[in-house]
This record gives sequence, C-alpha cells and structure tokens, in this order.
Amino acid sequence: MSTDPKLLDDLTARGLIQDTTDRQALADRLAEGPVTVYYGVDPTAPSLHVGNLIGLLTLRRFQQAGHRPVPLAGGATGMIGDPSGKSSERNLLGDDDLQANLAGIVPVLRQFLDFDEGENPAKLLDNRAWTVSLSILDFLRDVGKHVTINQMVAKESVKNRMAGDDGISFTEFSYMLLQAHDFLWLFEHERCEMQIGGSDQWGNISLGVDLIRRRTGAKAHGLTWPLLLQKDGSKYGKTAGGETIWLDAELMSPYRFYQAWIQVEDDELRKLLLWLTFLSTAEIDELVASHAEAPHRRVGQRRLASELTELVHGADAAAAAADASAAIFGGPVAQLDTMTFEMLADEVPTTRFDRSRLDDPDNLVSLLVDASIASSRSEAGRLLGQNGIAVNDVKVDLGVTIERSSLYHDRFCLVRKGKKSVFLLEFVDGD
RNA sequence: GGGUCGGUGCCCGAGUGGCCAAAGGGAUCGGACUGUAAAUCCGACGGCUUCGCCUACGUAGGUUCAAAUCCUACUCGGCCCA
Repeated sequence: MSTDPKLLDDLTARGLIQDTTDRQALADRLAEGPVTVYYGVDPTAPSLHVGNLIGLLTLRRFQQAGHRPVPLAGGATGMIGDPSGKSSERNLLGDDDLQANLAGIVPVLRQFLDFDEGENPAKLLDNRAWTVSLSILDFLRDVGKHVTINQMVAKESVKNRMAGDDGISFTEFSYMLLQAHDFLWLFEHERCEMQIGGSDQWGNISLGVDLIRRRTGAKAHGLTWPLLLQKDGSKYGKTAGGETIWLDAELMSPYRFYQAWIQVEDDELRKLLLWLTFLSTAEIDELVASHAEAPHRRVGQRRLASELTELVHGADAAAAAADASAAIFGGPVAQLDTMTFEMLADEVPTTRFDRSRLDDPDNLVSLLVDASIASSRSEAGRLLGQNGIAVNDVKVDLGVTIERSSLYHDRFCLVRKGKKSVFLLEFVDGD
C-alpha cells in the first residue's frame, strides 16, 4: 500500500509540527511505506477532552495518509501520573477509576479512527498488558541501565518541578522511563517506529527514541505539535466559562460542544481551523478572508463548530446542534413551534417541574435554583438585581412569578442567563 | 528522628487580639458597547427568612468580654540536618 507523500508538508503548513527527530530520516521513512505510529493517552479522566483532540486528529491524518495508528491507553502509566506540564504532584487514581475511564475513552477513539480498515486498521493497546508483569529487576536492568540520571534531571518537566516548592516524587520522576519502555515494547512487538504527542511530551518521546537506539541500534522517530494554549498561556480545554470541553456526549452535549466553538474569538479562528479540521489550507484561507469581510456573521466560527461537532459527534448531532443554536440565537422565541421546543429540550439544559409550581406566587428564585441556573438563592437574587435573567426574552426582576400564561405551548419556558446561557423549563402534570 | 518555615475564600496572596465575611491581584459571573468576537468601562463575587443572623482562615481543644491572629495537641507540606 502506498502512503501519501504530502503528509509532513501538510502538517508543516498547518503549523502542527513543533519538534521532530531527524526530519529528513523521518520524511524518507514515511515515503518508503506505512509506518506504525503511536499516541498515548492516560485515562486520568472519565473521557477524552480537547486536550487530546490534536492527538486524535493527527492519528487520523496519519491513517488517512496510509499509516497505521496505534492509540495507546495508559492503563499502567495512568497510575503513576505524568509530571510533564504539571506544576504539582498528582493524586493517584485507583484501579476502578482507571478501568471506568478506560471504558469511557474507547467509543471516542472509534469516532476518529477506523479499526476495520483493510490495510491499515487502527489498533488500541493498553500498556498495562506489558507493564503489570514487569519485574522491578528486569526494569532496572533493561531500561534503567540505559538512561542516566543526568539525562533525566535535565528534562524540562523535571527541572521545573525541582525548582518549585513542592518538589517531585520518585514515582512521577520515573514516569518517563515507563513511557520510554512503552515505546521500546511497541517497537519490538508491534513494529511501531514512531511516537507523536504534544510538545510537552518531547522529553519523554526523545528518551524513548534513545532507548530504542541503545537497545536495538534501530532508528525510531518522534514528532510533537505545539500545545493548544489559551491567551493566558494555560492549556486549552475549557470553555470561556471554565467548563471542560469533553468529547463524550454524556459529559458535554453536542449543543454545548458546538457552542464552545461558536464562541471562539476571531484571532484564534485561523489557527483552530488549521489544527482541528480537515479543511485544506486553501479552503481555510478563503474562509478566514470571507469571515474578515463580515465578522458579525461569524461564518468562520460556524464552520469551525460544525466541522468539529461533526467529527466528534457525527453529522446528525452536528446538524441538531446548529438548528438549536439558530433557534435560540436567531430570532424571537415566541415564534418557535412545539417541535422546535421538543428538539431544544434535547440540546439545552432542561429541567422538568410539576405544574403545581406555577401556582406558587413569587416562584422565580426557587425555580432558578432548582434548575441549576443559579447556585444559591443569593446568587439568583444577585443575577436578577443585575438584570441578568430573561424569561421568554423579557428581562425580569425579583418578585416576578412564572405562571401558566408565561408558558409557550402550555409547557415550555425559556430562561436566558446573561447573553450566552440558555435553559429550558418544562412544566408537566404530576403523577 | 531533630531543626525550621509554613497550611487564609475558586487560585495566588495580605492580615499577627477587636475597625475581618477577611486588603490586593487573577479567574468567574452579570451589565454597557458589539458580532454569541476582542479591547475597554461599571458592578457582583460564603449562605440565609438579607437594615439582621449563621458558617468560615489545616483539625481538635484552651485562654479572653473578644481569636484568622495567643496557647496546647494533632495533622499535612517545603527546606535543612541525621
């Protein structure tokens, strides 16, 4: 099977290459034929999030170019905690949590990678498989012997932590050896010649490359991309509101996922389109240019949001998220029909109440709290006082009551908090 | 094990007996301006039955009219010594 010779150039054009091992050797090897390439994810959270997005997309780019992707779940390394990019020691996760997290990431992987493709199917591996049975003596002899402490201490991630107040535990210090061992194992058992990761992984990746060379004399390859950072320099991964952007529909609905990208600022658009979509660089240039002509139409954000939502959640979910957004931000809510409201109820945070709540006078504050629109009665009062709540598009004050006549289609009531957050209240008959 | 410094609200960080629900900054949330953008400005930012009350400054006790501030024990973390 032949491979796409333009892969490296495309990644370069997108600005997705931060560091590589010997660039020419890598280009030659990729041109020669399919390469097995791995990207490791530690299951430290119940699902994957934006932080893993570039990795998944890059694996996909490799697969589309004819290479063989290996997503590696860090069932073993997840128990240790990678100090890279962390300023303080991690809490160790228990076995049960890890297993549950692992189960959570598999479906997401399937969205991105083809595991059934004839010639170069993706293969999911878990480093527990070869790590749990590893004896400490073997480990020290086969891995530790080939690495000097000097080398390890020189790594950026370790240096930072040694300079800090909290120090670094031996456990986390050892993390890079386990990762290097993974690479070696994959090289020997899966003919995996390449590891990719975010730039914070560079130290760990190059250590693995070195280990492979010392143990086998062979040349392995590494590639990292720049980290996706927010303006303040912190890792990307949260919405403006500080909510983690999950890739699992259970943890973040497609609508909210879509909204997270719709709200992206103009300055970030080009970069995000290049890094996170499969649109060609030419298409992106065009899109960014037309966006600049009429920024208020937000064509750039719309495209980014729908491309990404489709990638992560599928075409149907992406269309539904776009429809819901159009209904909510497009015009007067009063004009929406029952079907649209029912559709919205699936997309927007919706709370169901018994109709009897409508009979309480002055029920607004308690409804806001019960629907988790405000976290306390004090906050609800504050929001109302600051003109932050609109019921059915009308700003309301303290003391307002939601009654039967306020409902649309005798069931729904739409509450806005601020400009961007929308909630639906649904009133139904009690049992 | 010894010594030493420290543990304050979402985070950083002031405060060393009353004027402390606790300075300042960041984050966040509302408002104005806009384009569901950025920048800027304004306001809020423990809870409640809100002119008052309750809960909070590592944990548990104690001294005092009064403690985040003093004392005791415990606990956790940094650093130094062994």
